[in-house]
Amino acid sequence: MAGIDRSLVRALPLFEKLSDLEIDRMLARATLRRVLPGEAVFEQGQKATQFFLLLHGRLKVTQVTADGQQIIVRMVHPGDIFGFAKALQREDYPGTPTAAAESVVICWPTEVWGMFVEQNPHLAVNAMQSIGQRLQEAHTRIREMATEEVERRVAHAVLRLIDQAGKKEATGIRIDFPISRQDIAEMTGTTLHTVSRILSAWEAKGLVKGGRQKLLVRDAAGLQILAEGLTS
Amino acid sequence: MAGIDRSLVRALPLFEKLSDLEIDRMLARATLRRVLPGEAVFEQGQKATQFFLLLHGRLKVTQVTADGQQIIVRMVHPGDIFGFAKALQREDYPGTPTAAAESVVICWPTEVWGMFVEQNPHLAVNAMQSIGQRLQEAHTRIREMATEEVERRVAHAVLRLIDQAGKKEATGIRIDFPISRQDIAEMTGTTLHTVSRILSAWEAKGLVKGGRQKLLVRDAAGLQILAEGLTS
DNA sequence: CACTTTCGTTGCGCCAAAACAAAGACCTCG
DNA sequence: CGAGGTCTTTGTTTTGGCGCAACGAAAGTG
Repeated sequence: MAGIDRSLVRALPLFEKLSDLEIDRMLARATLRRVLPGEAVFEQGQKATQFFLLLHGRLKVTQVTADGQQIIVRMVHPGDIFGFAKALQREDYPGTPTAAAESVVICWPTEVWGMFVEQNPHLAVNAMQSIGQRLQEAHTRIREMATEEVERRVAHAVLRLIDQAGKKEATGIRIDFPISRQDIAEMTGTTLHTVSRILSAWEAKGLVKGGRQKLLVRDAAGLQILAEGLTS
Repeated sequence: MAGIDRSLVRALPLFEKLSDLEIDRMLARATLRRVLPGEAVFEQGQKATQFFLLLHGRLKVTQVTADGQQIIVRMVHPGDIFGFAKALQREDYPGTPTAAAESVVICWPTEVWGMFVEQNPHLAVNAMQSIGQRLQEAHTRIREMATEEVERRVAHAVLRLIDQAGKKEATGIRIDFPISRQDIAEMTGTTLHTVSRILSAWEAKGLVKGGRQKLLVRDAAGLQILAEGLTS
């Protein structure tokens, strides 16, 4: 293994306040892995032997319920850590991260985490902030699911997507990876039928432009108004 | 201030692997505060100047949406840290923790957290595990809200309550603090009317015994079956 | 290029649960 | 102990959005 170049990760929040030397020491224990679209990095329920950092690409983390229903727990964006079962006090992975686009991940054995933290408390602080951020997001989603109707939830989900993975184009903002109606449904706790209806209605109003596995937001401000529920 | 006795906190997970000396040093910066039922420790939106540890009692953390709806984000049990905005990368408190029963909390100024962590990485690790646990719970709730119908959600919520705050009695397990139908509704994303109907139905089946601000679970196993959705 | 598979759209009936409404139970406090 | 508040129960009406179903369109496959 030729080693991973420090410049790839230097700027990530996780490595903030770490010295070059310390980063190199971590990277020395890491391996790189390429993940093809549709491929899973690991499977829900497997013993957690590694934790990961997404370098490039996009993953969706799904959970399957006992009765076979699937939901998307979160999206993983470049720079995020995932599969971090250690922090969750778990032995097994709680979900399955599947590549939505071709991705590259860094892998560490779980055992090295304790060692890294002993050597540098900043790492623990940075990781905690990342997890804290996710907790925040989770609470936001809980609040939305508890109080909002489907259309507003979908609006929020789409806004979040263009925020985290939006790419400006001539006619609007495109979601930068393949995403289906089914995916949006699994993110918002509804059915693909309902999502399809909603997106069709939005397209008729000129808010978005749909397509197979594609979504272009023409009028983010308009969506925002819908999300706030000011239309009544 | 006479100082807080170490024995009160020695056994808590947050202080695991810390020496007596280190705990004393932390307690030296802390103050105690008593919170009466109905009183809030702080208010949503306030600048986060302190973080807290619940020593005794029970708190419910609520968030209010822009349009005035309220939801219960989580319950705080003895030994839990809360108001930990630092970890969430926030300046203000995201929710309001209100005492459900008379409570005692330990308060620290937010600034001291960084100092404590520098001195002992274990503290960061312990705190991260606490937050990780909460993230787990949040994901569980999201999955429930997305896939389950109201009755199962309520069953799950009640089971979680007797797990975290259950007290064995002759005829069953009692929830150890005053809790209203409204509270349960706000925990499960429904209305108090629906919760009332569900509990009445359960009472008719002998699963629970209700009362004003009270709930006694007679048959936890029966509830579990409902929660799993095996009845169909 | 036909064949298959996957993904998206749309119409319709139905039901869980919310909204609306009203009355009853229990607690507190002057 | 009576008045007013809070909490709970129960009935009726209304509706959002799910389940079912069928069709259309695009992408992949041999």
